[in-house]
Amino acid sequence: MHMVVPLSVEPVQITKRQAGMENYYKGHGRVLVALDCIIFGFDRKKLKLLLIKRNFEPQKGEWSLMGGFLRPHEGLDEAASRILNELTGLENIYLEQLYGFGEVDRDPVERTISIAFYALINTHDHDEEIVSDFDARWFDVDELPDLIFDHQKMVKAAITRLRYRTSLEPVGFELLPDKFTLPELQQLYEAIYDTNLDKRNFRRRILSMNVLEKTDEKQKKYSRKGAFLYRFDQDKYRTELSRNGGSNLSFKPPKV
Amino acid sequence: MHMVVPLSVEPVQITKRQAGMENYYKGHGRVLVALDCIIFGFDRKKLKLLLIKRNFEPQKGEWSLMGGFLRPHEGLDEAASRILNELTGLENIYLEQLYGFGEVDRDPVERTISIAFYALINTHDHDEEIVSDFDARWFDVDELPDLIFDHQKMVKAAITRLRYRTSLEPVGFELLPDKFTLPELQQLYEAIYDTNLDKRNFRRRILSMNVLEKTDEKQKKYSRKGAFLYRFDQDKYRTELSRNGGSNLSFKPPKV
DNA sequence: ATTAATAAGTGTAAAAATTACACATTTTGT
DNA sequence: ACAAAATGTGTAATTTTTACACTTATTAAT
Repeated sequence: MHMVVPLSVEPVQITKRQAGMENYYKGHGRVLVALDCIIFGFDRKKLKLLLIKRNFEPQKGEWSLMGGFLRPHEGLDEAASRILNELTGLENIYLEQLYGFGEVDRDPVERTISIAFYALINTHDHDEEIVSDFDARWFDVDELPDLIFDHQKMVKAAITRLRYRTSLEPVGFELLPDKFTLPELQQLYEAIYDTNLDKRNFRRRILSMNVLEKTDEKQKKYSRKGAFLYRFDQDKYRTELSRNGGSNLSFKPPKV
Repeated sequence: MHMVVPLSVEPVQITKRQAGMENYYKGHGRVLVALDCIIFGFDRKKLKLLLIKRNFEPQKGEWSLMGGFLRPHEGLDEAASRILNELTGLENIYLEQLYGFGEVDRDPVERTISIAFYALINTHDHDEEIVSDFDARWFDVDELPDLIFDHQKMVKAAITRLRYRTSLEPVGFELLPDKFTLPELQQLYEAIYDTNLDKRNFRRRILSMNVLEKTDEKQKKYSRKGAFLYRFDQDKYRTELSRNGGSNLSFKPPKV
């Protein structure tokens, strides 16, 4: 039914194979490898993306993800965090590899594949500095400008991944300041999943995970009554993880 | 607290930036891009991986994932399915990009990044043909030989991903023949999650997803009584997906 | 023809998780 | 003192998940 090893389709390979393949590495094209970062932030209301105005050709002046090229002596993660650092000045940022984009024509100048990463940054503690030196701007994820190349596709994939990830692991905190209130956390989840959550059910679920530590400080900036500040507690998290293999730690947003 | 755009760290970039970056693409290293396939199969009992004896230097003769290099006029997916086809002769195989591996020293010959893919193939309908021409062999996932480079890491990531994926989407069927029995399906899930499942609960859950069509044929090869054959029904799946956003379709393996 | 062996197939009750839902509290500005 | 605004709390109904044991169909052996 199916062909057994379609030799005829692969003349180049076969030659090498038959020749003993002593130098299989030679004769293969090298390509440019880019890294692009989808940088998420959160401003207490909306999920945001940090974009820059591209300052070189082609498509100079258009909005783009922060990107750069892989250097010979850098690992992929290393390169991505260098690039992120170039834009934001930040270090030790949550950064996860997203996907490799490699359509032949994705970059009009030259064959380039791009490994996309996404980053979660806490804009509260940094706010202005980040944007200072570059022509960069925060956009609401649902009001993005046109982006160059396949960056729109990257963003879409990143949002999907962020939903997955935050539904299975407590990484949302990376988008919040060290101390945050439960209403803030809820708004974050609402922004990520683009839905509304019931206050009481949300609190019960989050608190039952046993990974938050309540402080006795109150955040009074945004309400008269004030809301208690909580902190994500790595140790509690690790304890819970080992207690039950992580199954209690997933946050499934309720059905519509 | 944090540095604002650390210009000093980036002499090369800066020069280009200040020079206007007219030719930003020049002066960046091109690297070899490999593709490696983690090929999953299932033999009614155990989850399997298809490995080949590497037939070129370095580490010729050692076990390896099926891999190859990206060609200038191929997209990543295209290249991965070509490579998969070279080994198995199969087409239209479930193939998903897994992760980009890019440690500087992962390949001793030359800087190479590898985009790993994983494939799910139905070994029942093909069994012998697949292994015929290459020095390839099926291994139990829990009895793998040593692998070259970082292939062990790739396999580990692939298993994790397979668990994720099968817990959220009905892709397990790709590892089974077109028609399969519920005990077979259960054994597959048990193999993937390395756990034991209760027969009654398993059947209830799977059937309640409403994506299986029962045929009136019985599979009698493996039991005296015989078990009814089922088929995965794409249309039913799509119907269910739109009915409830997929939330009923996830298969969460029970806690130990 | 009876019997033993083997895997397929089925139901129910208890426990846990999820959902829906409404009012009281604290504080500030007027 | 009172209006406004956001925080914070409890309970009952429903759904989902879990635990658990016997019957059925068939074949091979006697």
